[in-house]
Amino acid sequence: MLYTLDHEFVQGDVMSVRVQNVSETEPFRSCSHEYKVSCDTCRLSRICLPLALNSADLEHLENIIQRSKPLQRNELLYHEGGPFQSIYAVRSGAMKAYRTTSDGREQVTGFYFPGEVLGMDGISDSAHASSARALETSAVCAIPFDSLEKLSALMPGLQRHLFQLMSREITEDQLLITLLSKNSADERVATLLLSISRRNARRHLSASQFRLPMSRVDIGNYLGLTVETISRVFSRMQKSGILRVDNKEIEILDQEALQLAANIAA
Amino acid sequence: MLYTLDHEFVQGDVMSVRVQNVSETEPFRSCSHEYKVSCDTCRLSRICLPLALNSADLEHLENIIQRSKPLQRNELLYHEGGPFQSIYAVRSGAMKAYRTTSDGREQVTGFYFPGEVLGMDGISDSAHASSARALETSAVCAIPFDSLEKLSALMPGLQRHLFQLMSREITEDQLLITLLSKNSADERVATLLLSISRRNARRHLSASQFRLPMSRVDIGNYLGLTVETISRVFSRMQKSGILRVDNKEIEILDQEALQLAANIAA
DNA sequence: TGGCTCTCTTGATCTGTATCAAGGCGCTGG
DNA sequence: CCAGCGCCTTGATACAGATCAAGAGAGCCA
Repeated sequence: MLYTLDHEFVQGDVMSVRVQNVSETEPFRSCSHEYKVSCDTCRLSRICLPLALNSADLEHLENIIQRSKPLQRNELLYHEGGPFQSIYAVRSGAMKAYRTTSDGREQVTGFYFPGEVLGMDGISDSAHASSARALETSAVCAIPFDSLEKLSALMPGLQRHLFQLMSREITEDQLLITLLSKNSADERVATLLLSISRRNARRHLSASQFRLPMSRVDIGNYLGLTVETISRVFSRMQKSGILRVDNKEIEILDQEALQLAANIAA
Repeated sequence: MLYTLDHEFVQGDVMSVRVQNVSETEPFRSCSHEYKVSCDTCRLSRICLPLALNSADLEHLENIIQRSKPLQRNELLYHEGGPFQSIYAVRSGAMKAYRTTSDGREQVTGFYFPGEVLGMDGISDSAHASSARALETSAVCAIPFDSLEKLSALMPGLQRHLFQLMSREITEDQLLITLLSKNSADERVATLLLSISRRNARRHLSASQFRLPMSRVDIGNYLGLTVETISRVFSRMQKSGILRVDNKEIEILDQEALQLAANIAA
């Protein structure tokens, strides 16, 4: 295994050779004070906001993006009702978004991994409709929305990309709605694991072996189930040879069986 | 009661005096062929897309909007996987959006009333991620998205409004997620009724008495419950004096109790 | 190194909603 | 006017997952 300061679980896959000069890890070398963002050298640029931009446009975007000191585990990025100023791209680590119900319980509405963008639910009321918290030490890029708005009026590609990003968020929420409404506990858990697996693969990490950044409570909360149920499903899937589960460490032993367990659903 | 061609259930509330010259009803006077849209005279303009526009900008918007012949009950507006070209504003009637799961079941993801916009989930893939169907005879305005995109690059107010519209859709999906994940059958039904009531009020219709445009099956499907459960909840609420239910005709007798029944939740 | 706390697991029991089954109501078309 | 078909209601029963309860690990700090 390569030496790395990256706190993420790094599998021995082919892409690990790149880890050494990857900007995803930078916040932990230099620190604390803000400095210029370089989307250009960020290995996430191919899946993140800059996706559709040429290098001239990219520079404009970089100029408005702010990167600040990493968030510690459990640290709040923004909170429900707080003033909306920016949307955020995850650089490293993992975030959860959640809203608090009137009776004080929490509903996790999404998990966000490096390259993914969160905070767009704050646009409509100029106030965040949910809260976001770091699941582990994480770095994020803040993108001030008013600048982004002005910029996207000038850059058709960026405007389109933003519309698509929001549209994708809607689509994904609808998938979760369907999952909650129609599927069994096993199907829900299987679907989440496959989603994480797919998102890992997109970042050139192992699709079959990873560390869950969130607790069982968070998973249950997200999937509309109790902790106990999550635990039982994991045990059952371990017993049937689909998974190897060691606390937060997950190995998918039988991808096909997992797909089968999920795909009565999505 | 005033004479009206409007097929909607028109209550004897104060605003009914306006019904006579309301464009919401027009599709049923003239017909079939497309003609120029006038957002200007549409009584929905204050809650619909034109919301934030000055009259010069409004004219540009009107020029790209298409209105075609009304949809009959059960007629499809667009379908999952079909090419995405436009988003749609409901002028009259009511629509449902739904997606079909891999095992062929349906998940209703939203109901749309006059003044509300649907179809935005198609932007990300240039293909609709859901289908939309008329719940009753309905008229819609089609807004070609490529024109809308170009226009909104030129009109900051329009761009912002679109972002807000999509953001609101995200927020509402999140509310549904929470509802499905955390609330009992009674809470879900109460919440839906209150939502419909509020949306009626916004259109200056009665908040306490209305006709449900959708079947019990659709309601159950939307709320993640079976028809039988919906029926039982209605019966229970009728027995306890919260509602008067006569098939699709609903009267909210005790607003406060209904709120109480719902608001353990949202 | 021990003790504390937080998270996870497993078992026993309970319950809300699904499922199965039957019948009623109301519209539609002959 | 009646027959037939959707849609809705109501009752009986079954079951998935919640709840309650008790431990077992794992991480953290003194």
